[in-house]
Amino acid sequence: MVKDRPTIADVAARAGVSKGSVSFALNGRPGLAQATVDRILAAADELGWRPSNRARSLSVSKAFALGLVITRDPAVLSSDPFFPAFIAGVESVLSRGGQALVLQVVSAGDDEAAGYRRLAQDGRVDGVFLSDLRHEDPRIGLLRELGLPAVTLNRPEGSSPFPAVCLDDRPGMVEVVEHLLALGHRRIAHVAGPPTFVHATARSDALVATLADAGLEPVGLEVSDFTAAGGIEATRRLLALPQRPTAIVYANDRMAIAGLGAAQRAGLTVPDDLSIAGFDDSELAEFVHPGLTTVRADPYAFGEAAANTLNQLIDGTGEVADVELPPARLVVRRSTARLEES
Amino acid sequence: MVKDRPTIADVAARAGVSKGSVSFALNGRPGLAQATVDRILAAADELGWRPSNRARSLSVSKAFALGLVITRDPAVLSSDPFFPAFIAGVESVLSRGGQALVLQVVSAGDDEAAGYRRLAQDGRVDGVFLSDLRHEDPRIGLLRELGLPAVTLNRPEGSSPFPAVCLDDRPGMVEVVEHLLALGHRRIAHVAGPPTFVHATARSDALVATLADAGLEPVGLEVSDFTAAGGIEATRRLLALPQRPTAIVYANDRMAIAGLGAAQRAGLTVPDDLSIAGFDDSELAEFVHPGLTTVRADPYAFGEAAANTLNQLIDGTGEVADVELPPARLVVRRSTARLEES
DNA sequence: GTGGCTGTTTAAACCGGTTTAAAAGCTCAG
DNA sequence: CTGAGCTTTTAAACCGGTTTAAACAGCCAC
Repeated sequence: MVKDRPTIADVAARAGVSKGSVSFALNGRPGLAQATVDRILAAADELGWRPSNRARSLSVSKAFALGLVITRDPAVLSSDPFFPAFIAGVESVLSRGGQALVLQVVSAGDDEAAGYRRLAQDGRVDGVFLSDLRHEDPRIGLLRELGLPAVTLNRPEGSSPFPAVCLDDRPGMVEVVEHLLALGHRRIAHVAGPPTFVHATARSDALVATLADAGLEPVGLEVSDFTAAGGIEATRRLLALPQRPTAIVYANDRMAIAGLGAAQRAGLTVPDDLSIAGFDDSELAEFVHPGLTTVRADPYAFGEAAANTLNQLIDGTGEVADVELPPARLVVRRSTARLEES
Repeated sequence: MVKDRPTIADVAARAGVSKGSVSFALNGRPGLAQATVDRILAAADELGWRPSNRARSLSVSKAFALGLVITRDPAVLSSDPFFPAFIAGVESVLSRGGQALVLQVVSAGDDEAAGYRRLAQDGRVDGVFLSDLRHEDPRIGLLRELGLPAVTLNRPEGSSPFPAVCLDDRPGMVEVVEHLLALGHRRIAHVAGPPTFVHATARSDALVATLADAGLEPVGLEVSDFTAAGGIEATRRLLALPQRPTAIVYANDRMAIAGLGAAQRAGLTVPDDLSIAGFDDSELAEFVHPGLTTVRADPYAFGEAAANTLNQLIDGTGEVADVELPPARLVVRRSTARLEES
């Protein structure tokens, strides 16, 4: 019923040559007469033959696929604006090249190492993306041990055997703080992400450093978890301070939008009573009321660059250079305003 | 340097048997003496042998992977609360079983059929999930033609050769409307999703039908696109009506939250001047101000059920029954309130 | 006519499993 | 002692490609 796919032997028979010649022709190996190559390619075309990935995988020991392990709570993951766009960028590279993306979602509680181990030992992928870098990230040692090529999203501290594709968050955070300072704010608070993550501390550190340059320090520094629920909690605590901050900078938009809700629920008007800034420029940032001042990066380009770099590494010709992408930039909207000292 | 993985031949040698016997032992085939099986398994264990996926793929013509093609604009996809949770549910099934999930993101503009064709012809996957069903969905015919097993998320209209895993949105929408009616609302408007999608029209139809049961019809019916930007636009038009609606029901949370922002920007107080309801119960729904009345489904369970059903279909033993999941249910928060006729 | 050289082509091994058909070993009846 | 009927085991083919080593063809020089 279902017509079997033609194999390389069918093509060889039709072109009147051996299997080996077909393979050579397809892979553009030298040593075949041009006329023969043409004949083979024509035969392949007529039969609609495409080499079997499985057979190729076995004989050349490659998976023709890249892997992404996302270690997050489904709930947390659920409204993360980064990954979908990042993945789309990766895909745009893989779909040329005929590669596939293997996704693995590991719940925060589960054994994350097992996820990478499975991808490696099953030979599912030729390399992986290492996202959400942590301090002293154990995955770097694990991947080296497994011999699985990888690319890190941003640079881990310490030495790493893997190339890094970097999109610096800090300039955006510096801009946020300078923007608030320029608006006259002096009592600025911060809701940070979990300090295990490199990007969370990078954002916090940039904020603190920029304030310090102005001779200030945060009037409140809440460590939260990037979730909306966490953002609400942190905001409540900040608003309960004896000296309320006049501006709160959040480490991501989800916490910021939730914080915006919390402030409004507490009877405050944003930005008149409180300025709020987020980070990510997620889709809703523009459309909540008031529109959220935030920081925009380009996760799609991040994905493209990471995929290209990982492929270079896998193809293994020479050293692979780190890639530096344009940094995240400030986007000013209505949630931040000049401080009216009442 | 990197020690080669042991192969089945190594195990056979160590156990003093042939490759075939090892294969039999591993797959629990009858016909081997128990003592031999034990010896083989012990040898495999000592060598830390795991059969190569690639070799198995080639010889049994299976990929041991399932595919999900997401046909959306990265921008639109970026804050969709459904897929991440759905994928996590799928993963929870696949990670037992040693299967992998191959993800493909196709931009709305691109050739979606090519995406499925690639997955099928490359033999990357043994089956796919068919999400975001459309009316007269061309993918059903395509997949049948490709001979690729599939499971549809919800039931397509017309006959389908594939089992369906269903999570009915309509009861939730009925509840929303009844909730609003009970609060005294009579001028109810709706912002629908693109009518090409089955789930979009299912929601709209349920709303219209429930209003009709009460002898009413929507005072405004805007067709939008599930994005925040679209939600804003639709809301503006509805609020500009000569007879403003007292309640707006949105086909998803993103449009609803954006609509909430638009209403507030227009100087309205929600829910005093306008009640608003969403659909999805996305993470932010609870935390915006006021908290969004919405409808909650369980995309994680949806993913689990879909993966199990697809695997049953692939293993091909007998007919596979459709699965009916608990329907989406109303979640009441502060964005809807009793109509105060002023 | 033979040897050497280059340019083409092929047969066969290989990747690491699964599967089939046949062989080997054993028990027991006749 | 033979052979039928089991159970257990194995050798070899197979999946569909890639790759290596060898064969082959054509040409020229000697």
